Amino acid sequence: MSVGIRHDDLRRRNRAMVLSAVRRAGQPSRTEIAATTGLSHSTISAISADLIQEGILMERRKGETASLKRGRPQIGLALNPEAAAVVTVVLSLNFLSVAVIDYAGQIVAEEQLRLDTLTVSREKLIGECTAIVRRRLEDPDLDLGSVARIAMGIQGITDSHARAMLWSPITPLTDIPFADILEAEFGIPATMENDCNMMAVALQWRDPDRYRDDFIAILLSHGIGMGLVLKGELFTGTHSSGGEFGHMIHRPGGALCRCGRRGCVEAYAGNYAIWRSATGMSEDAEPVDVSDADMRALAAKAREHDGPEREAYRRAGEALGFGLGSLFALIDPAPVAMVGVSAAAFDLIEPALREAIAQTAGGQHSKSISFDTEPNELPLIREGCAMRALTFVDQEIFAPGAQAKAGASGKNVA
Amino acid sequence: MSVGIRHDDLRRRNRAMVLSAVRRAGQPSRTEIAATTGLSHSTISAISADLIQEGILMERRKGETASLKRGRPQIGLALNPEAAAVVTVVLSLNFLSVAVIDYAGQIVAEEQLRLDTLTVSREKLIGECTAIVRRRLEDPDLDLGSVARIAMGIQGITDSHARAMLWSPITPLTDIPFADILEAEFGIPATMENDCNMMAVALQWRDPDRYRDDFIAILLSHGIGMGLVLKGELFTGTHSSGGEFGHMIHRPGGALCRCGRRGCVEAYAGNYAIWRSATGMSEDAEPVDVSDADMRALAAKAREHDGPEREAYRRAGEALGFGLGSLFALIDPAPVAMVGVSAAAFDLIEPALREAIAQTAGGQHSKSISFDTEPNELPLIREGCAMRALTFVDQEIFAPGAQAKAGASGKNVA
DNA sequence: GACTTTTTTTCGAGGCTCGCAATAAATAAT
DNA sequence: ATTATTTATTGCGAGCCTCGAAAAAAAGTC
Repeated sequence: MSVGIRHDDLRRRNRAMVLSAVRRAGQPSRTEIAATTGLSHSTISAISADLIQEGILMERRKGETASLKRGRPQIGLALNPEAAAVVTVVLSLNFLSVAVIDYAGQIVAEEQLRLDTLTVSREKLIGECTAIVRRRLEDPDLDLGSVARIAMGIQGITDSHARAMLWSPITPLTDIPFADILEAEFGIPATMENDCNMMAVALQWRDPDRYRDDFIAILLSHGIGMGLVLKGELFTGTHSSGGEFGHMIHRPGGALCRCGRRGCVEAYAGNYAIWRSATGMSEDAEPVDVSDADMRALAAKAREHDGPEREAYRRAGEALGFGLGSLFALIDPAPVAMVGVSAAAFDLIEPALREAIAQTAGGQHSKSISFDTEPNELPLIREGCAMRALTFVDQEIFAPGAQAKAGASGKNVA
Repeated sequence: MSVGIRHDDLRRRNRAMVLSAVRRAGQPSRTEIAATTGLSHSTISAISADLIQEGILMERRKGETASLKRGRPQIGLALNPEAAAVVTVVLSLNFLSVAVIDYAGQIVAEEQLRLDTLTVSREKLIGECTAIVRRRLEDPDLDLGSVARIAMGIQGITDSHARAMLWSPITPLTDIPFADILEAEFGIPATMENDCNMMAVALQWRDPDRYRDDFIAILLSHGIGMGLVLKGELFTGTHSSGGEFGHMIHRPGGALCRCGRRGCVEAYAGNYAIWRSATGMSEDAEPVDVSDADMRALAAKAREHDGPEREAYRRAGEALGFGLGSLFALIDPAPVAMVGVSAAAFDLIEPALREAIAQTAGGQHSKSISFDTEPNELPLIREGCAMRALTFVDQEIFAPGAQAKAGASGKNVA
């Protein structure tokens, strides 16, 4: 069950702490690292000497900060971009996007292509994914460090081990073990991540002040998804990627949801649901795809004058509000980021949402709940995949010292 | 933020592992402990020698198992009951119960009294609680080891630091910092725990096969409460005790709940809600207290013939089912234990519950979701408090070696 | 009674972190 | 220009801790 701590774990963990501190802080000095980790200066000195000698970290004199303090100037430590690289693959509706990212987090190459995901065959989908990655990896213009990990993000349900896509709204195909496929193809460790979880990871890196320990990222798009961070950790279900906020029940037996059931939050707040309601279609009408442009036009019309369009957004807000209220009954209120095309229409959604939330158990502090919006989900998803892959690398490089890469043959510190 | 691992932490943690292994396994040999913790035999030997010498563990020849295996017989290690003691205080509707428990988990003394919690004054409530604890602690018949911790459990909302009762259905009083009060009164560290959380903790110890990593304990009584264990850890909200399952929204704007809002699960499934519905009262009728005997009579009538009583239980099942369905959308299905007086009527509730759950996202595996029932919540709550207090002691005794107790003056191992 | 088997203890080796002292590298003062 | 001051980093020895191998202990088996 629980495993004891061995002696060698100690150094491994502390190396991980140092790497994490550097990745988080950007260019901290040894002294700063000692302060944030609580380890002694000697220890930090020893560990960073190892890491530099192995080519994972590098010293960088802080050129800019010339003369602020009196004593010996601090030497900034930075991640060596060439220590490794990772690949991100983001598959979304009709769109496939790949990026190569160096160890310091900078994009060094990318490629995108359109692809009819709703009708594509299984073979073709897998083929396109591996081909695009192969093209980026074999680009002769690019002098890559060893690529250490691939992180793939997709809208839909993934299994809890981050190995396979179980179900996705962007394709009728199910149960594709992308992680295994990519690993077999390239011999590089890979994971299959849920898009909303990656959005949450990205927010944590982008704005650690606001998104630190507990927060929620909600995707308002064709479907409704959620990424949840609790106590600083990404929360996933016990079997699947979890957090199927969009399929919490808003009205038992209510409107038809894309998932085939009735009354889900998504059946009132997804793009298709807003469209269905705004155009006077029945709640039982089959969900249809609505383009982002159409949604923006709809929002514009709703802002223009009161009518069925505005009412549709109001109902979406109500569903989201009751869903959030039920969620807050379980986990207490937390900051929320609204992401995706309908986040741009959040002004139309917010009043009804707040009104609904105030009627729930979580609504006691409804005034203090704050919402942020970000209309474009793709960059967030890619960023999350990148950070996820990189932190995995951080925790593999230090493991048994070897196998990471870097020309370090002798382990003795000079 | 994140803190590095110091060298001295190592021994502390491994001591904790050994204690935890012994508490869990009952009477394991050193060899078994080495196997479960993954530490070497030498290490276990050294640590257990320390613990025995400090009076925390004791050797116990396994008298019963005379001749099974060939080699040197194993020596069982057991917790020394006299190493410490803890006190549990359980406050429930009109009832206050205290127990003293030795370090090995056996009850050595207890006292219970009736008390009109709905009308009692703040001073009197606090006074009764401290007085009953004092009587047990000062009992001259009892030769206690040093009492190392007090754990108090109460139905209602507690703060996330386990210090105070924020709100409870059993009294109109709010915000009583019981943990601080008990600490000030007795100079013994104390915590204030939520009853459903303690039920979950107790289940984890009672039946670790069924209730291990992920499960749910639901209290079906006057109110509806929940204790949630995820990934082996008790899940609490970020600010309060969390898991207010009873106040997830079942029907927006629906029946009046005891909390003053409308449409909560509890407003359909709490004792008062079942009663209200069975007796043909309006959904807007003020919640009233219903005795356990009345509820049992109601269940009997519902079993006898179809009618409003049976329909009331059906509606309760529906509310619970949709609530669980929404919950399962977030965390994936898990085993459920139904506790409390209405758990005895679970036969009346289950069909509608399963039907509702099957209509939700979590219902994909509704067949495999299994329910257990336990009509009596009090023993569970006390057991949970006891185990919580004892595991806290486990993690305080090893800390800086000293201050725990035990006559160990010299630290050198002979 | 000698041999096997299994458990537990002993002992030396190797690692890790820490505190303290020493060294390095800048600015401020004279 | 030189010395003093301040702050950052490194070196070194001490003290723990865990591990592996071997020894000791305590049974059963032949």
